[in-house]
Amino acid sequence: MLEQHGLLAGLNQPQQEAVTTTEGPVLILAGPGSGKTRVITHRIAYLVQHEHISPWRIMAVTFTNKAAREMRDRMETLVGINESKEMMVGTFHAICARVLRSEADHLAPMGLSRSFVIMDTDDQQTLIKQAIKELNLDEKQYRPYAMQSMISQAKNNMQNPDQMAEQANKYVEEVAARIYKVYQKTMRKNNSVDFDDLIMLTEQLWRREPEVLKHYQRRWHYLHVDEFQDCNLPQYKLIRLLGYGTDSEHEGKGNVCVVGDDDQMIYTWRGASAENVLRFERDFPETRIILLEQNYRSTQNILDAAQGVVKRNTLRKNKKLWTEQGIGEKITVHEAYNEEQEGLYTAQEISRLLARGEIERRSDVAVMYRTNAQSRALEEQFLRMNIPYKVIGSRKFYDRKEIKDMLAYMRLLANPNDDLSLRRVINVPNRKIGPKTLGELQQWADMRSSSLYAALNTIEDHPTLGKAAKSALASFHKLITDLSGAIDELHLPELLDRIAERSGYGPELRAASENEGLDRWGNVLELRRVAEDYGEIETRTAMELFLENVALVGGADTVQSGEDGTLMSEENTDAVTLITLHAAKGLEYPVVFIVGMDEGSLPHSRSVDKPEQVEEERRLAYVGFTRAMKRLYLVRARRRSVFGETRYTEPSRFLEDIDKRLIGKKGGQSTQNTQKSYGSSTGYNMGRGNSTYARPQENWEDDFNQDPYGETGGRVFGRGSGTARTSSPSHDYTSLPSAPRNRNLQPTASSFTRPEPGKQAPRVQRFKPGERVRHSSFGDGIILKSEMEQGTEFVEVQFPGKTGKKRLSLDFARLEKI
DNA sequence: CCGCACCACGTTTTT
DNA sequence: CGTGGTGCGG
Repeated sequence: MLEQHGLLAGLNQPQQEAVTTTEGPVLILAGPGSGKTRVITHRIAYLVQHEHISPWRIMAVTFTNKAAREMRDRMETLVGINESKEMMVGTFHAICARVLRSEADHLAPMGLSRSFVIMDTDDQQTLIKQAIKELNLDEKQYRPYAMQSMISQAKNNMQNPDQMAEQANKYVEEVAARIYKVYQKTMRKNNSVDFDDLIMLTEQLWRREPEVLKHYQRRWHYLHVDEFQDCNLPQYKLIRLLGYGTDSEHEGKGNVCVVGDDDQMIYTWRGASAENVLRFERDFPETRIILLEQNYRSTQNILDAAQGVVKRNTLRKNKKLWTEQGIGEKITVHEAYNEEQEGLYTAQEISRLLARGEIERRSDVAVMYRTNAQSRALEEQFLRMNIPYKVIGSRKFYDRKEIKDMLAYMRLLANPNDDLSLRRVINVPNRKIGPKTLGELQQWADMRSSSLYAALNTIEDHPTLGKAAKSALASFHKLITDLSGAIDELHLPELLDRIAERSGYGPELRAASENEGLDRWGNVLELRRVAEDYGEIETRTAMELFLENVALVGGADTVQSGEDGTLMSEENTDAVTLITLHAAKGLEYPVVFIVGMDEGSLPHSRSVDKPEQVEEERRLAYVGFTRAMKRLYLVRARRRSVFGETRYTEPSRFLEDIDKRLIGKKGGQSTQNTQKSYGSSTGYNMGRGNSTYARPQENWEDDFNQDPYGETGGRVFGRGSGTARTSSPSHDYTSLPSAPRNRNLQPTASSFTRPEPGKQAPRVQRFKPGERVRHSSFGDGIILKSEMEQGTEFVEVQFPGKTGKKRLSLDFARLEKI
């Protein structure tokens, strides 16, 4: 029997087994919310405390930086800070970067030096375009984006350019292979690698240099891989190499613990493959398989809804999630009138949940969507409703020109061979070095097969360049040389300052007349603030870490909040989370809204006609649903603008896969049981009840059935009694905004135009400028302005002291006339 | 050589 | 709608 241990307390049987099975290969199939992370962390703690394994022998690979950080945090509390510092915890990419940098000797044959740069997607794009030009190909015919993804695919199949060309089935693939070759060559010339290279090169290194591999095998005895279902082939091979066993006697018996869930495989487009699970079982025949099916996160209703969607997939191991947490609230399905209303509904509903005390903090709520672009409509409504929010995972900050420019300067300093960065900044700010001069310089460099920076050294000898051009180039050269010298004198933040000042970029930004320049300078300062985290370390190292962090972490951990897009630390503010479904994996929230439950959004339009991809979209929905602990809202918009054009949408097919009994009815008999907290007094949510289940939509909430003015002016339009309404398509909509009278009719364009203010339903504007009001927390104030927007009154109030001016929505603010 | 204005075009997910 | 590329004028 297992020896009892404090770390096992509170773990169920399979979890305990997973924790204590430390020797040999283990495959843990873990459903969402099954305590997977807990199992991994406890397992590691068990290894350290119970088995007395040195922490530095332990490696844990996660899929995102965020997950890595969380695991490290948990380890710190479980086994202590010092111990956890010794463990290798990180993403594949981060770990590989680390390995490669410490194997400088072996990098040289690959054409790289220790200080190689990791290119972001934009840089890759630029290089691909360059390659296309170099090969005299047509960008229209061979789209850089497509080429890049084909190249990445080849890399995921572990093909070099020649192998790719050999195995090409189509002509485009042949062309892509040619681009691949040039791309790779340029990249090496720049002493840089892309994301795929990090993995591929490490795999190659280990495969080709047994001694190097042995070194790492001897170091890491206990491997853990989280989100194993998302591994691609090179990543799998990496794990296999490392964990297979150090001698023939132990082959296939390494201590490799992989944890995954095939239902959450959402990265097949990045080369993830379910085959890895099969490969694992084949390569490690003695694998112990452990199933974690008990869910500790969600209610049964949520689990059932999620499983309903994913059940229709063909290739999956049948798991049955269960929970002891009870049925819980029903799923709320809401059909909004358009995108704006979708956002507005979400924002209002969140306010209501808060107002009714169903949730304590805004951070209890996440709003999820399929594509990043969908966050915008939400942001607009959140801003209007004064609901603080944070957008996770948008790279916007690092995509800004001034940030990229500053980073390019740093990359150039870290790595003078980085022609790409040099090209980026050589004329920023304007130094009168245009394409023509740059072309000459490039030729000059090509002739001596040196980097652009090195070519600057001898630019005086250039035969044709004019005097002015030469002096411009020479002074740029001096700038970079001087800045390089400064690395030894200054810490990273100060180095950034110096770059900004000496390059003239800072002064230029500050001098810009419009606010825009100041904003951009503000962004540079923001970047400096991030750099301050590296202020204590030796500058060269700091620079490398900083750049690596920016490249690998990028926006993933950075959070953009509000419209200004400034970075903020994630923890501090109480804000609603806006996040893509992909990025939400591994997270959980008491309340989850999934917006865009339409055909074309989820499943995405690019997937709808490809069965395999629809399966992936199902898994994506599954991931989203199972993030919810207590309440799940599925929201859709009947019409949506695509490229500015308005399109009508069909409800997502996934909605039909949810058992109707799981969906909360609005109105109807069961109102008081299931929707108690959304009481009927406001008339909100009091849509048409439902007596037939012929169409799943019938019992959805619907904008057309709501009274958006419920509380405004204390008026309730004719339906607030709480009396159940039975389904009747010919509802009286006369008091609602100009919505179509009958939603079963194909609406004409005109019936869908934005309601004009004058035509809107009557409502009462309660406040006029100059009136005095009292607010429960802000105190007494004076109305500055009052306006109606979409049927809601918004007032601007001047409060005393530091509260100052506030814009409030009367839907939520309790204002009293005094 | 640079900056601006106009036009055409393409739209997933992330390390 | 937003970006990116092209072409023209200064």
